Amino acid sequence: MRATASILHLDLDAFFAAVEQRDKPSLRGKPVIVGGVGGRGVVSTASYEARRFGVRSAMSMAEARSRCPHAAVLSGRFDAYRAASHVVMDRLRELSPRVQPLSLDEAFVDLAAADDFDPDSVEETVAELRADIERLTDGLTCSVGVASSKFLAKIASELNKPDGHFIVAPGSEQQLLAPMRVSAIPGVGPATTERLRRLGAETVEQLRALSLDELSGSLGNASGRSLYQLARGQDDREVESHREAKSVSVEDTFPVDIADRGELEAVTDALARTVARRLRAAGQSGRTITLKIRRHDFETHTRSTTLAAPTDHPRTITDTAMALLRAADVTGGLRLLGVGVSGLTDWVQDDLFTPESPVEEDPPPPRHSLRSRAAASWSPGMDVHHAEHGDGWVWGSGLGRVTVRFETRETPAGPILTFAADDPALSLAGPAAAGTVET
DNA sequence: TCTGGGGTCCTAGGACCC
DNA sequence: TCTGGGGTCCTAGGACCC
Repeated sequence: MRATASILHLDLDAFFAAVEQRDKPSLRGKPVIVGGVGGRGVVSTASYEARRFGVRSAMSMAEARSRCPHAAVLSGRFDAYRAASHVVMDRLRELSPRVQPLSLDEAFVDLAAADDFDPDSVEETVAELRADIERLTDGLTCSVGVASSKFLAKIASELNKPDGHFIVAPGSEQQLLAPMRVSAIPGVGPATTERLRRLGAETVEQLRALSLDELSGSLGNASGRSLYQLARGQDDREVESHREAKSVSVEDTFPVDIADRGELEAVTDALARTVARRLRAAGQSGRTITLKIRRHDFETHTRSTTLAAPTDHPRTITDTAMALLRAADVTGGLRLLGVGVSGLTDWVQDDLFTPESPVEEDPPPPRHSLRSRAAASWSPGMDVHHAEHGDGWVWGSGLGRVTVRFETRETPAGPILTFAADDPALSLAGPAAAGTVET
């Protein structure tokens, strides 16, 4: 904990939904839900209009739709989110070289790491930052907290959300925290909240009455100690601008459970190749291969094996994952399969040392051209272009047809037209059109 | 209303070594 | 023949976050 409020936390408001409303004029001011649109989808982000109906992140889409039947439900455009995030992170790096992104929409900044940091001008710095972000991103708003530690900065950014900020005056931390519910502390979820309730602590003030031993006994050493300190506003964690990834994984929940081993093997193979591709793209390799399965009844298991040396070879990862799958019980069918690699190093095994398994050309990856599968891949929210009508987005599709709303960020709300799903005049637009979409 | 996908960190038990 | 303690690595699962 520092003597000055010099750690900043920024959170973009309802980020994915806000980008959609920015780019789709007819959705501004309306409930928008971004997430999985299939039968087993969940909500990723809900606009504030949708939140008023009780729609929340991580809620099943079925429930979200029933709570807010008139919401626009979109599957998400991650290229657009990445682009907006990039603009924001770049602006944060103008504040200080020490920026730690936590996700596309969240970051810490160590203001004191800047040469010209002036603790007396934090208020102006934050006001300029928020105005700049809104301008640079064409209208996205954010919430900002500044405090003497990461923990308090994050708490503070919640206090005037959305589109607000809160600066915690040094010395006022304890008073600020005391009345808060324990669940306001990042890392305290439902399970911990329940354990603390049994110990008699529902607020931070009550949490402070518990001894270190009581907390460690109930929550384990690490969590107990951490919570004991956070309750007292103590947090020495640094803003880390260079964090190395520790694992890479891919998983897929199927529209319907799969019981057939042949099908499961095909999925495992595809997942393993995707992981290998990502690993290689990141210039990394790993020693531990993990297969994740989720049964029809949601029971979830992982099985892993650790190799003698790190690998990024598709063959090795596939073979290992496949062996794990063969040893797994799949009776009753699986709803999810996943493949992950951990124990990463940026050291990549030199091919000279493995002459017995020469690097094959990457087998044709399971990527599919969106155009060639157009009829199956028009998902709600996608950017499209029509030769005659111009730019728009997919409003809905099915039964061999696709409905498009013709409007963009710069136009007023536009008309809706329906086409055959394989209409040659219709094509993908935006960054996604250049490549393939991760499935 | 029926539970995504990508991660991180922690714990506990067993194997193994000294 | 019985019994040590410490350290490291591996595996599996759980809680949590966005």
